[in-house]
Amino acid sequence: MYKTEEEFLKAYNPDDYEKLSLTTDILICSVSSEEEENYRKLSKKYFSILLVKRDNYPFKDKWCLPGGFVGIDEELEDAPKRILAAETNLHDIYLEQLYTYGGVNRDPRMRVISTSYIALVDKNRLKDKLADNASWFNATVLEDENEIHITLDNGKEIIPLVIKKTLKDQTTDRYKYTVVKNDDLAFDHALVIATGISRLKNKVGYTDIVFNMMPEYFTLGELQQVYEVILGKKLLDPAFRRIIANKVEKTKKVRNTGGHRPSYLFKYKNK
Amino acid sequence: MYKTEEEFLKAYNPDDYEKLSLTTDILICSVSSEEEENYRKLSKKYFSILLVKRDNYPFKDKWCLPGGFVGIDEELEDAPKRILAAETNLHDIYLEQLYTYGGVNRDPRMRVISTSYIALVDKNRLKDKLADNASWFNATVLEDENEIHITLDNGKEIIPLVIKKTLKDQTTDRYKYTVVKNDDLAFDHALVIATGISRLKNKVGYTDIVFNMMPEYFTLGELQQVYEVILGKKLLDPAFRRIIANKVEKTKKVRNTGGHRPSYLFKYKNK
DNA sequence: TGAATAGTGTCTGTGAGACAATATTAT
DNA sequence: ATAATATTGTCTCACAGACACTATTCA
Repeated sequence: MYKTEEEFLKAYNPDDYEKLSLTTDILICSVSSEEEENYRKLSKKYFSILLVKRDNYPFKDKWCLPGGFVGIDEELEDAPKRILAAETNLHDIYLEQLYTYGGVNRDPRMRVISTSYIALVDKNRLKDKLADNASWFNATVLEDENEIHITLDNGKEIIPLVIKKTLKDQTTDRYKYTVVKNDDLAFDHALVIATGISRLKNKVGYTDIVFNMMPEYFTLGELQQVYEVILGKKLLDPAFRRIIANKVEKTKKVRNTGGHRPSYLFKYKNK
Repeated sequence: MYKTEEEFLKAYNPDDYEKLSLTTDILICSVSSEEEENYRKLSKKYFSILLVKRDNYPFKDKWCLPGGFVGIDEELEDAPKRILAAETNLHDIYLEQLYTYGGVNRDPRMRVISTSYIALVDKNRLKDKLADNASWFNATVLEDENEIHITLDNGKEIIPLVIKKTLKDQTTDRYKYTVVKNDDLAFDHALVIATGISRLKNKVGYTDIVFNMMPEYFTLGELQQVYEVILGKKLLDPAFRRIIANKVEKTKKVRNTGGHRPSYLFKYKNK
């Protein structure tokens, strides 16, 4: 143990440390609808994330999360905001820091630290066409004690991911994630996706975070569908309505989408 | 919006970005006991954190969190582990990434990004004397709608901190913290402390995280005291015992510390 | 004996899970 | 009429808050 700070500082002199590069990766999440041929049924919903195809080495032709370098004079949070704006043309998007990854060999070119963020978007707001190399992938998540299976599907390509969970810490049920199968994603982005989805799943239970993915007006059925695709399970109607009762405000508008009882539209209620 | 990745990459060429320095700061938390002169009473407990006095510029003679630079060939998580080991001589300490701070002017010398960690220690395990420049400060936290008041006290110095909370995001009750009063702490460490304490307070409710600060054997009264100093409020005995009932295991050992009924010792129960 | 902590019993209210029942629409 | 969704009612069970009560020790 170092008895003085002088000793300590001497041992870990800043000059001993080369500088490194900092990037940011953003897990942009939304909910997609699929057209339904049965006029009675509601359109099916999917949890979806935005990926970009790399056209440069390293990981050429692999998919990755939108991201980029953080400028030397740029606030850390401004980098994901800038990239989000470039990718979606939107500025007021929910953004939350996820985790900072600092593995020595994350990037084959050089030492790169990456601070990842999660962003939630209402897809209806995205009027502009996506860039040619960008694509929304529907994500299906199956999780058990030991593994997380994520299937990403954009209609043309299917990307299967398997992440192994090993108990890292007894007291908080924290897991260490290890990517077991990943042939199509660049860097450690499979890890970021697993971490982000698991954080989102968790936060859905005790916050109003989903409303960041909702349009201004929505039916309770639609809202419930969004909860369901994120949580990956069906919810009981009465219980769901009790939980969200004081988070939403009923309007006089009505949505009538087919051969069933019409539904009132609701708004998120600001306290 | 960039229509091609080529365009995108061109605009954000890595070569445009200077490299920067990465440091790590660790909020080391524990619980301190104060001797009690009344032979009947239990020793009073305090939530406490470890600070180090800087003897170099910048912020010479200010207190700060233990920390240091991350080596170019060092795994990100290894840096806080290394510093913890240097500071405490212990290796198996609970460590969790808190948040990455990247303000442009965090450090007056140069651009430094800092990834902060929180560590929980059982103080009884610290047999070695602390370094001369290090000191445990008892922390008292008062929080209301708008502000967090933290008072740090090591018996010689009292450090008052005031952090303003402004609602950053309606949907998740996320706050932006702004340091309003801080005369004695270096860098943005007041922020790290506020963030860490608030994270800990939160996690205590839904994890077994406190057991990382407990010795192997403890009485339920002691355990309850630790919960109470972290949460900053008294708990009701029967309710507390119900909550922790299946987390602990009763042993045959007994602690007899004074003019009152002796108490059984318990252990943390691994599932 | 009294002050202090250890430990248990139990009532009450809240809230989630589960299931049942009613309402309304387009074809 | 029927299939589908919308919406509400209500029973039960688990559990946290609150308070009361008993047990045990040392000076």
